[in-house]
Amino acid sequence: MTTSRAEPTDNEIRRVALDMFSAAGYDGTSVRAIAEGVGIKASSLYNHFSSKEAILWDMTASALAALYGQWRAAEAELSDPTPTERLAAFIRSQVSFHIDRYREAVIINAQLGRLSPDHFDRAVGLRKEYEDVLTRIVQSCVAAGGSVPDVRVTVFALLQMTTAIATWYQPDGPMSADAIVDHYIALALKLVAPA
Amino acid sequence: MTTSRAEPTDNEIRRVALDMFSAAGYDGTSVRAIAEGVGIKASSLYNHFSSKEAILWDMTASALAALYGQWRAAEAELSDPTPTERLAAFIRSQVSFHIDRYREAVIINAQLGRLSPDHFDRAVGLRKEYEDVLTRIVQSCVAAGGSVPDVRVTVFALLQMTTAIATWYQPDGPMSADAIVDHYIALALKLVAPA
DNA sequence: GTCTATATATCGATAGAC
DNA sequence: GTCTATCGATATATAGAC
Repeated sequence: MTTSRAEPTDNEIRRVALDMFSAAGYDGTSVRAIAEGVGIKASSLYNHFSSKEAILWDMTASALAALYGQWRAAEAELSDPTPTERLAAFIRSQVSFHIDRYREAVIINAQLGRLSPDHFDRAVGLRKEYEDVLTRIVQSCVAAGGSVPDVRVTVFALLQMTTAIATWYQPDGPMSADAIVDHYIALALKLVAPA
Repeated sequence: MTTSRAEPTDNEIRRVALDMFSAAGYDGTSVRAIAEGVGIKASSLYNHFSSKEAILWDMTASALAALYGQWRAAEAELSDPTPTERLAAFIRSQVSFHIDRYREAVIINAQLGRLSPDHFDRAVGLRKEYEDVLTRIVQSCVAAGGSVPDVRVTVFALLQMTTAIATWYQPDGPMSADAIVDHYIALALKLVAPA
């Protein structure tokens, strides 16, 4: 094909690389394997991305943007929420993302170290902003009468217990996505409950 | 050196490989790099381990044994504990391990996929046994009046939020190990508190 | 934008002298 | 148990024809 639209191949590379990076890891996936999955030769892949790391950075940046964007969209739909309602909405968004887009979640949480130093710093910065959002929510829950042993540790615990969902979730598993979301919201609310 | 004791070099290889595997990942660490860290040539390393994977399996098996053994030792010191005391003791052991031996914890939690299929299965089996211990403890907490949204999800959450400590803990960080342990025990007890 | 061919480097692992 | 030398495979990436 020598059509005028290059995007289809670009997106196919993204799709295949996401599957492989999330399943076998960045180091465990070769450029040749990605190309074979797309149906082209490895050399042709460099017409779409300048390097293997460029593919990883592309999907990392878009995944982080999607994670953050999903929360902002959910937040926009809240009308005068209480702190705990806000926490529940955040956990719902966070857990839903790690279920619906678990491949991208794996990239965000396990493959950042393979980015170039510059891209790594930017990714960590974006993730830090997201973490700060939850920190402020937990602080507001405490201000409203909630109790936590330590805000920082609680934020870490909330993020990590939900982040890890992406590593065990399987679409054909025994628990529905909605049930998982509800369970984690309940856990989060217990964590910040008054003493 | 051509001494009669081979063990010192064996242990040096284990030590160096543990540092490198936990920092750069199994795929990101070459046999040559390990050998250089030890102070020998790569070929000499094969006098101590039959393959690179054999090194990973050696440290994985010993780390899992240490994790489980630490809990059994802690359990042996409990005298007629209540379910929540038992949970607190488990979390204390789990968190302490992930702080004191965070390099081994990283191996257990992030590098299992690089083991041979046979070794992978055995490692997952051992980790499952450990998970079952916590499952029974949480069940006993529920039987004693505690409340959780779902036992399985709660067990996952408890393990994952503590497991992740190994990925951010730094010995020279702002929080003492004892403080971290106490915070996570408090979180765990809140998670299983009566409704 | 695709291909073949290749450059260059590194990988895990082995052979055999000492 | 150490070394030098090397095998054979594979890695990312590039050159240039079409």
